[in-house]
Amino acid sequence: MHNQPVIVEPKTCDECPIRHRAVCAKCEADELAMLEQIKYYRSFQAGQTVIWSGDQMGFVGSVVSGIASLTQTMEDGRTQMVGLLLQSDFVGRPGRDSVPYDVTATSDMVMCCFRKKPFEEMMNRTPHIAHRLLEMTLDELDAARDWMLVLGRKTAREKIASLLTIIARRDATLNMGPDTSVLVFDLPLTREAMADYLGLTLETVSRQISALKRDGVIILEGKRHITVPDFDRLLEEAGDDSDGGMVA
Amino acid sequence: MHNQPVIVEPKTCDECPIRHRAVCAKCEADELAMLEQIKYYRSFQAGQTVIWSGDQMGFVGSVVSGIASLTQTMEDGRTQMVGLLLQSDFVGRPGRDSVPYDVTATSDMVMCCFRKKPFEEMMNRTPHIAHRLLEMTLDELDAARDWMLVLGRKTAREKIASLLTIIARRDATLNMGPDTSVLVFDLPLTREAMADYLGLTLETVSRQISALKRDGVIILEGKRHITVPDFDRLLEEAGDDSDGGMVA
DNA sequence: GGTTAGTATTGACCTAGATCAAGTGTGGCG
DNA sequence: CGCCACACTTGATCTAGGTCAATACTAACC
Repeated sequence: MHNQPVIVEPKTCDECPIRHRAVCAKCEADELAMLEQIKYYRSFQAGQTVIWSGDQMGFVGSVVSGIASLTQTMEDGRTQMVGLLLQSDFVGRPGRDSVPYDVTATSDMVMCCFRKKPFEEMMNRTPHIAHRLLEMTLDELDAARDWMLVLGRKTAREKIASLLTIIARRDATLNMGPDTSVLVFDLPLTREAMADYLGLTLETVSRQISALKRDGVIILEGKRHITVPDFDRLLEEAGDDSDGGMVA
Repeated sequence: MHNQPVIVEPKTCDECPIRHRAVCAKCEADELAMLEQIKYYRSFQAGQTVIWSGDQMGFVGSVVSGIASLTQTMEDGRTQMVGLLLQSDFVGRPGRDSVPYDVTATSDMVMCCFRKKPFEEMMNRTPHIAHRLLEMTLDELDAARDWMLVLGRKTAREKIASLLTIIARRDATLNMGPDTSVLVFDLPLTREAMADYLGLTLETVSRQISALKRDGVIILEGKRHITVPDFDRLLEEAGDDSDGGMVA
């Protein structure tokens, strides 16, 4: 299905693309040097599982590039994605040794991993790390709560628009068209993954994407390439309250 | 609607019912003494708003007794409860000065508040507080994610059962019947509040509660008093995967 | 080139839960 | 006491989104 992915692992923290956004963001040079001692990279192909729910997790880490997802599955097979981990997001839980969700690479992905024990020890010594982790966790909690509104109260069309909004915002800075309000990006998720995130079926996802296309809210080339001619229009379709929902 | 609530505010931290579960759980005597300097109690009646979304919040604090809820509302009035704050849960966000959700007292409630500035300063000096807060935030994040599964994939009946499960578990230790598997408790939420939490209408909530009653899963006396004759049966109805979902 | 497998679209139908609309029960209060 | 407000229940109907099924499109791979 795939040729070997072209995966770029940064050599040192200095040239790391997430140096100033990940858990290590607030670290001084000396702290960074210590982290560098215990870090290593791991690459995953799209579809590969990072860890299964309930498994022991001997490391924690950050998403350097690509996308990972957290999912929960009921015995009868219903599944719900409960987190979308993008560049610089943190994976794992210091102080707990098993994960409560399946962690899967949704696209080709590179992680910067730290062995858990040494990382936990460092966390106790250096408040910079703990502080940054608290900050990030609070942000994720807000994002999770915002998503609860999407899942509980929005229509299928609004759900799709909300998801597009999030993805568009993520690489807004990267892929601006000539007009600054025009966004272009590739969907990093299959229709099924979108359905799992949105609490819908993949058929409904497909139908609503077609509808948004028909109504000119998005322009679809192929199955994944999307152009948003008017971002405000998309926001409107998402039913977002003025403040936009998404935090930081 | 109410006579003045009988609200008990603890005098000192020593006799505080949440001394060993709240943010202050890990504090030593001296740290506790410092906290005691900056703390004060506030009482709220059922239905009262603690703060509105977007407002400045000059304090943070813990729920000592009663229940508070976090809700989000869209312009057209659709609302979703995104958090249920029970005894010992933390309210507010060190490092950010406005709240992103409406905070409301769902039942009569007492909070132990700390002025935000001094609290933040203490947090920087005493790792015990920061550490405990991280721990609690991670737990809340897990709970929020578990709730995403409920909102996204469960049927109305399963949703109701899931909510009852959470409430029942909370005071499981307190209100055990003679048989240890028999639980008795009062619903601390109106049908409407339940609907807002579950992403349903209040009519559906009412119907499903009647159905669970008819099927003998619960026994209802009055509108709020519930007996669960067989907790495992309730868990089954909630469609919970074996591990139960709810963390700690 | 044809086969297979994964991904996506579209149509026809059905159902869980929403919506609309009466009720009932209870407690506070003039 | 009767009135009103509020929380709740129950019924009749409607509909958004699920389910089932057929049909593309694409990319390996033989």
